[in-house]
Amino acid sequence: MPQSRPNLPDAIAAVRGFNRFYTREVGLLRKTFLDTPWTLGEMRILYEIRNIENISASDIARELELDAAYLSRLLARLVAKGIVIRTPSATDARLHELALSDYGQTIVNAADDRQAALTADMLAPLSAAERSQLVEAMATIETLLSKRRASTPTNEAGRQ
Amino acid sequence: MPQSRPNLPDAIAAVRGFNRFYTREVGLLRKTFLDTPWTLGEMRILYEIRNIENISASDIARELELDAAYLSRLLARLVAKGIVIRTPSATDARLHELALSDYGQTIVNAADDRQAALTADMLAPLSAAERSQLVEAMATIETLLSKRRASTPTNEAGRQ
DNA sequence: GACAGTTACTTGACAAAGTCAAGTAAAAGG
DNA sequence: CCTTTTACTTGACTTTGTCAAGTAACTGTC
Repeated sequence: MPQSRPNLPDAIAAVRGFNRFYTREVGLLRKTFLDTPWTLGEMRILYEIRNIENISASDIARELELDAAYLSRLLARLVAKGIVIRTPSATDARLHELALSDYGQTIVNAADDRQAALTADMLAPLSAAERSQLVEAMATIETLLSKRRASTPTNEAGRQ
Repeated sequence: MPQSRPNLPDAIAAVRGFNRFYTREVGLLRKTFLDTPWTLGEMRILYEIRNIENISASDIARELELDAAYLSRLLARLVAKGIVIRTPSATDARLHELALSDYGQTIVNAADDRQAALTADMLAPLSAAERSQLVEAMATIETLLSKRRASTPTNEAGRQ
């Protein structure tokens, strides 16, 4: 059982330890993509397109912090493969609205299913009570760390 | 407050949501390296060398799942820059023992300090009680998810 | 309604990161 | 011994990501 009131240095060490732990966890999930012909980069774009209707390339670039040039080529490839459909915007001739083709939908759905299955594997050995504990702990972390965002606009200036 | 007994699908969704959330969090920490001349890959190697005395290149390759060719070149660069010291093993002429030079130590220490500072920033807006809650939640997650490893040897076969 | 500035994208030229195959030299296991 | 494995290196390559420059369209603003 954890001690009750860690001092700051101990808390920092604990958080960093957790970061390492969880990075490995998530790393395992990322390997989902390893047995498909699609890269993580492509999938992130596909998810973005699925989630936001008529998203534009520049929206994606902003959201995923991708270079516009790189993204342009990635999208061209996805369009060429028939995964993404690009239609000129009716209201702004500079931009194109992006959407998933049916094929694209099935790809994203399949990836989704694989991720969900892996996550289910991860939860399988836990009892219902433990599962609930896990979910609650995650919610706690999310709440506490989101608090920061709200209160301090820290370190957004980290790049020059 | 979270509901008390999420069913499996809800738990899966919650875990995946947390994964997304935490990936972004850790992503911010990774930007630590953005204002230094060292890449994440190099730093991971440096940490590995610091943590395990007289580690060999093949140990690192195994541990970090790096290609031997790639690692060989990375190490050559780190040696050339005077960050890593490579000495032929006394007991096995095939391998070289790796260690950090003083310069290498200062680099890793500086990276460490920056990471700790960023983590401190992240904890700053929390009260002592909240910090303790956070650390406890992290410990809970680690315990529950480690349970899996112990009990099921799942999905290690994911690559062909 | 012209024209300065910005935005959306594309293209070319590169650099960095990572992979694959083949080779050398040493060690390990018969 | 001598076959196999291990540790590493080198060369050739692909993938991934970046930078700079350019075109076309939109957005002020005077």
